[in-house]
Amino acid sequence: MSESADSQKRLQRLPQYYRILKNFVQNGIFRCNSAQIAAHTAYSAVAVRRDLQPFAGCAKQGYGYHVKQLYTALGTYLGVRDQFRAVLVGHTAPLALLADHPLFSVHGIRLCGVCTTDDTTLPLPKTSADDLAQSIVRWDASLLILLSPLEKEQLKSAIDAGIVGVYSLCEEEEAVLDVCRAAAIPYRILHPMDALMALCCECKQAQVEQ
Amino acid sequence: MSESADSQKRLQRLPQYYRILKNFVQNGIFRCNSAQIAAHTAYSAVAVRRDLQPFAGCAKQGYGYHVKQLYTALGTYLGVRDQFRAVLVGHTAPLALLADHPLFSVHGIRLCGVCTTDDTTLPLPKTSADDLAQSIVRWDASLLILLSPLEKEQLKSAIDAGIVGVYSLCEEEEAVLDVCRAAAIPYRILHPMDALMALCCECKQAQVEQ
DNA sequence: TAGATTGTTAATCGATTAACAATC
DNA sequence: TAGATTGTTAATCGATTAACAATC
Repeated sequence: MSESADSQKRLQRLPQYYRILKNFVQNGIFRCNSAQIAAHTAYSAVAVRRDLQPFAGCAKQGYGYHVKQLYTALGTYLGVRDQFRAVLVGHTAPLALLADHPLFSVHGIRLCGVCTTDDTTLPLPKTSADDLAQSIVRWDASLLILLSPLEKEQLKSAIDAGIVGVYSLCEEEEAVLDVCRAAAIPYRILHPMDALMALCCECKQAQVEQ
Repeated sequence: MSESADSQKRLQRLPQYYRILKNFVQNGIFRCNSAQIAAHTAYSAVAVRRDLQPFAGCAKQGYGYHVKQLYTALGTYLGVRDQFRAVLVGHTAPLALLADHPLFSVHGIRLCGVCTTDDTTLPLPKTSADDLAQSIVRWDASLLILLSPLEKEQLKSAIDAGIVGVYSLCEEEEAVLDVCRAAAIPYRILHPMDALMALCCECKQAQVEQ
């Protein structure tokens, strides 16, 4: 279980294994092999074994993985018991949806406030973009979850105020890229709708080929 | 602008260029170079040039790209004028949110129905999982957007009924993987929350290192 | 002609796969 | 001992980068 230099791609696969193992635990399965895990993913059994190498303590040759041990070890490694405190930035409707996501009750993130101009009925303290940095200090927040973009300066102040990681679902990514890189803090920028457009393009090509 | 075998990674970057060019068009910028595009992304100018190679007709050496031409060509290639008809599957609240996303009014996807057990006020025809296949035929739908999982059999019937591409935000991915691979239709499975967990893990590691 | 920029080729890098060794 | 399975190394593959050629 000793730490190894996780490449970002590998790290991205670990939460998926974690979810699969959680299902195994819930279904009373206490033992599994790499092929059984791989069956729930787009990866091969060899890839799973290599990814889980840092958790070799939970595996035995000729036997497979000890589900519960591995689940616990993965959870610890991923920090699901660390309760990172996060501020949501954006409009109320998407925020409410995200706030209801099981992740926030189960997987180690605690929402501590929202930053929005809307009226909100969310049971969370509220702030504005101008007061964001102060609120981050007051709430002791360490994560920023962006559904609406922030200006570079606002982002810089947020990081100065204690933000250590940024997660963004905004289309505009330049500010996050520039500021987070300069500050050398981890970030993730997702474009779910771009993936949908790429899918359409592939569907179109598939139709033409026929 | 001749078609080239787009790798999936490359294809995934095109919608992003498309959005950036849309901004250029809206801001009255009619000319740009690869470095200016790259500045809004996590990629290099060389990567941008190579990705845009199939659209060489919109570029001139020593000059750069003709923004409007490139925007139009990319849009055509991506199929934004093809108006794919899509069915949303899942619970009302997330569906309503997704249905409001600008993508569905602007970027070439037309929602034609929802599949949910909830009461819904969405101004769209409604069906149940059992009647999904029939509804797909009736609505002439070609895309499935999953916010809740379907059973393998339901998915198979949906594809038989005319679905040519599947987009999933569900945690369970085995059914989509198995059925879409077997049917050889394009699909995308996204796990936005896994990315958030991976981010937390990275933040944790960064803190330990200090 | 000089400067700017795309286009292209070769080199590098990293990730995945395949084969098999080690071990329970 | 035999079978199952992880662990590991070498080979392959693909994507990215760097250098520079071509051209406007």
